This record gives sequence, structure tokens and C-alpha cells, in this order.
Amino acid sequence: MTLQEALRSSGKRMTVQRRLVLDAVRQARHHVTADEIAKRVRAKHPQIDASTVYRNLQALEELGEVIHTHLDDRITRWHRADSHPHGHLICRVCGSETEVRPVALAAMAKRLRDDHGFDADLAHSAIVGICRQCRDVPSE
Amino acid sequence: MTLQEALRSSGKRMTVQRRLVLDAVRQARHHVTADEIAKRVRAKHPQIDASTVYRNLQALEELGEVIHTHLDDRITRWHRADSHPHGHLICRVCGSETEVRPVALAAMAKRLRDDHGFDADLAHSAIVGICRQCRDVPSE
DNA sequence: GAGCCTATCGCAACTTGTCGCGATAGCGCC
DNA sequence: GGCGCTATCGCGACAAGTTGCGATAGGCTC
Repeated sequence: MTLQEALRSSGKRMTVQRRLVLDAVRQARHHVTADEIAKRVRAKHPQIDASTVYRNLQALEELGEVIHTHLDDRITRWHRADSHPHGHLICRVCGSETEVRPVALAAMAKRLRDDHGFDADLAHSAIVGICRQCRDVPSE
Repeated sequence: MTLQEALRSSGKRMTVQRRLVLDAVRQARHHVTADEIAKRVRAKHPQIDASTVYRNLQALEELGEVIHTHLDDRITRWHRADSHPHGHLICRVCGSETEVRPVALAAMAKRLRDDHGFDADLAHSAIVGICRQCRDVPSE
């Protein structure tokens, strides 16, 4: 389904603001925060409010254009929907971030599907724990 | 290590406010929000500030008395450290919450330890996805 | 191209949580 | 029991995100 079709079928409209937010997420290489998107959008259109950015990110997620994930801080990160899916391991000691390949996530998700009939999205929230380096040096 | 010993060895002090926050978390049956704890504490001591509650929850977590978890909303939940550990499955469609037994979490964590040397705490953040009921009735 | 319906906008207020600062009060020592 | 060091407190300001509301403007029809 194209963006035009998605807009039509959901009754949503394409506004200047929505276009700018979508472009900002698409142009970003990695995960970006709403604040970073707002800054980028406001560079050319300073009157655009933060709430407009938040509402548009939500709308674009409903349209399937962008996706949000949660790392371990309170800040939501956004990225384009067509980037390759992956999980995140965050070390609570040193803060390092490691990517998990989809195949490993799928194996873990299978267990939850078998046990609970639950279709887990393990890429949505980061998995917190202790990384190899920090575990091997427990007394610092 | 007793609470007294933990306080001594970390240089922390036991204040009236800290005692009240700890009691409030202990008395709560399930996970509670900071706001619920603040309300309970303020019922008898109205001058206690929300920031004091937040700082004490953090301090009590460092002392090993309480633990926080993240469900899918932005709100942090707290519970006593000695309650049995478990994971949470949250359905993004209906919002239902299912507990996952530690044994299932351990099996998933083993995979991450084998692949990445990462010691995952899968009880820290809820796992988001779609529950059996919502998956079986896709068109509503 | 004008008009209508209503999705969306900008603004302001609110929520959850954090932080800096001067004042207060645990707790170890005498 | 009194003293001093400094952890903690209450307050106000800030950060990230949400929500209600009157005003604006997409996009459909004619």
C-alpha cells in the first residue's frame, strides 16, 4: 500500500507539517528522538510546535511509515519502517548498546508463542542486563 | 544483609520519609506507581514532596529493598524486592497483561548469554506483542 | 475555482520524572 | 546529651510527552 492509498483509506491528510516530519525521520540514519526531529523541522519552519511533531509521529506510525522503540532511558526513538528490524541489548552498568539479529529474536519469540500463544515484538523495547565486559570485571 | 547493614555500608541514612516510602511499597500487593506511593505517604504527612518520593525509591533500589519495572506506558512501577520475579507480556491491541514464569525467561536469557555473553534481565521491561485472543480475531 | 466538512494545527496547561540549591536533620563521636 | 559532617529534604525550575480547545486548512463535491 502506497502512502497515498494509506492516507485515503484511513481518512488522514497530508499536511506540510506531516511531510516535514516524515522526511526528517527518513533522512535520519539511525534512531532519532522526537526532539531531534522537531529541531530539524523547525530549522526551516520555526512556528511548528512540538505537539504537532509528536502527533504526526503517531499518525505516521499508524500509516506504517515510521516505528518507535524504547531504549532504557525515558526517551522514545523513531526510525523509518523499512529499515531492517533488530533488537537492542543495553548494559545497565556501562550503558553500551548491542544489536541482536532478527533470527535470535525469532527463536526467543517462538518460546513465548509456544508457551503463551503470545506474538512478541522483541524489537519494540530494549533488553536490559549486564554485558560481557562488565560481568567479567565485577569488582571495580 | 539487613537493611541496617546496607544503610551503614553505603553511608545512607534512615529518615522518616524513607521509612514511609518503603512501608508504602511493602504494603502494596502488586506493582505501584510513584504517584500512588506519594498519595499514600501524603495521606499522613502532606508536606512530603514528590521529588522526595522519587529520590527515595531510587535510594531504596540501590539498597536492594525495592525494584522498578517498565510496562508499556511511560509510567515506572515499583514493587518489593523479595516478591517472586516474573516477566510481563503486554498485548498492544487489548492491553491485557500476562505473567511469564522465571523458567521461561531463563531459557530466553540463555540464548542471549550464549550468543552475546549478555546477562539479560527480562523481568525489567515488559515484552510487547499481540495476545492469542487478539491474533485469532484479526478483523474486528 | 468556491464551499463544506472535519482532520490537523498552534497554544497553553498538565503529567511523570529529574535536578540544583539553601535549609534541615540523621548518626557517629565525644 | 551536645556537636559537626553531610545526606536528605522541600521547593522551584526544567525535560519529555500528552491533551483540550478554538482556529486553520486539506481534499472532496459541485
